[in-house]
Amino acid sequence: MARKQGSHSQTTGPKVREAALRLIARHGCAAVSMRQIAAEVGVQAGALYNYTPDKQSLLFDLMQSHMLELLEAWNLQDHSGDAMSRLQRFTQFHIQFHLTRSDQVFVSYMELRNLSAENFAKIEAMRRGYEGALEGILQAGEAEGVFDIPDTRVAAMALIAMLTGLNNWYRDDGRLTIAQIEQIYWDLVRKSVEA
Amino acid sequence: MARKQGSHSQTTGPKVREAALRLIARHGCAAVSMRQIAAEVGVQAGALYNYTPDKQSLLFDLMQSHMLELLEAWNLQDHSGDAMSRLQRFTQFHIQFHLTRSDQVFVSYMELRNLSAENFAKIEAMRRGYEGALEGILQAGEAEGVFDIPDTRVAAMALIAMLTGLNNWYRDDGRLTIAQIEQIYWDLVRKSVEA
DNA sequence: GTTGCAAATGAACGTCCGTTCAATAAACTT
DNA sequence: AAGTTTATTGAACGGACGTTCATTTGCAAC
Repeated sequence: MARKQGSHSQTTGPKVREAALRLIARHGCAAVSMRQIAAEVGVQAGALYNYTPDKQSLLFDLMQSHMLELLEAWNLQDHSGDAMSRLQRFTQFHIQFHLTRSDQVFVSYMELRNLSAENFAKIEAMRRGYEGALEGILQAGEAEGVFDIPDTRVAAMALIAMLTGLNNWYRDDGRLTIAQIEQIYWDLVRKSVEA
Repeated sequence: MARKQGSHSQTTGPKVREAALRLIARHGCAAVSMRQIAAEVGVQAGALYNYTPDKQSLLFDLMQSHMLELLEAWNLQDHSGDAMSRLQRFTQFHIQFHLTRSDQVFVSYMELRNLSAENFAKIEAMRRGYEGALEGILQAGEAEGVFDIPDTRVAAMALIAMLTGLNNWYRDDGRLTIAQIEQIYWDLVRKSVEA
């Protein structure tokens, strides 16, 4: 009736975040109770408070982790070469990163309104950093003369929305492979900015 | 302590839906209580049940109304002419319709997961109808030879995501007018599908 | 001016919520 | 093997939830 066999914070901690992520992605933060998360992990609700000070912090940690992962993964990419090939790599990177993290993406977009003002500002700053990376590529292409874009900021927002929207309809058992979809999206992206 | 002066179902009913829409768009369905909605209307919680059988039905009604309005408004548009001008009108229509209904759009996209299976199916069917309208234009353009699109279904989903994404960043007091934004988006849309 | 209908009240129902905490058992250290 | 630390239980807290309903009041028609 107390500590269970094989229990360790290093295994329970990740399980808590995984369960919270899955449940919040499915039903929304407000619709998921701490008791439901605990049940998914296999503990009582009180045990969750060894891993998070409260529910809001748990949500913010999930979103912040996702954004940090995104920025770090992007920084590890190859940023050399001309604007056209950089744009192609961005497109491919964005699709692959987001399609393999559908729960994180869902939570990070849907639960923004449940964050406190300061936590919201932190997430938004990271998101603007990522958007800025794409805008930088678009500006470079303008300078090279290979792109013709009336407004690089708007174009960056539009392209990211287009790419991320893929998460809303892609299904593993669908008609097309990820590679095929990547090719189709790259065609759309390339043509939309090409001079 | 009972019926209030000037109370009529024809005024209270719409106020209930407006308050529910605004609050659900801001905080999410699960995060908004019937008591909060009632307070916004200026009645007690019990009075809401003169206007909806339960909370779930209220949410579904809001979403269904939005989709019906969308399909009806689209049907009233001019559908004549060549594919290129039809696509331009679709782009303009979509932006104007969605930008002027940000709360409805927000709720209709964010609260899908809170619908029962059958209600979800109804909304999805309407959404597919709208997506099909765009895909029809793209197919027509292919037939005319003015568009070059590897997959019209994917392109339709991608373009709608791009256009609807505008709702996530547009602000009335922003740098650009709606007309300017329409022009930028139309450039992106046109170029992305042009032969 | 009475009657009948419409609209809202406010209290109540049982249930679930996030969170706290003393007690307790497992794991680790020596 | 004893002692310390770590992880969990289970009960409890006050409060909020969606929903129901007998009651009361305002309105409209005769």
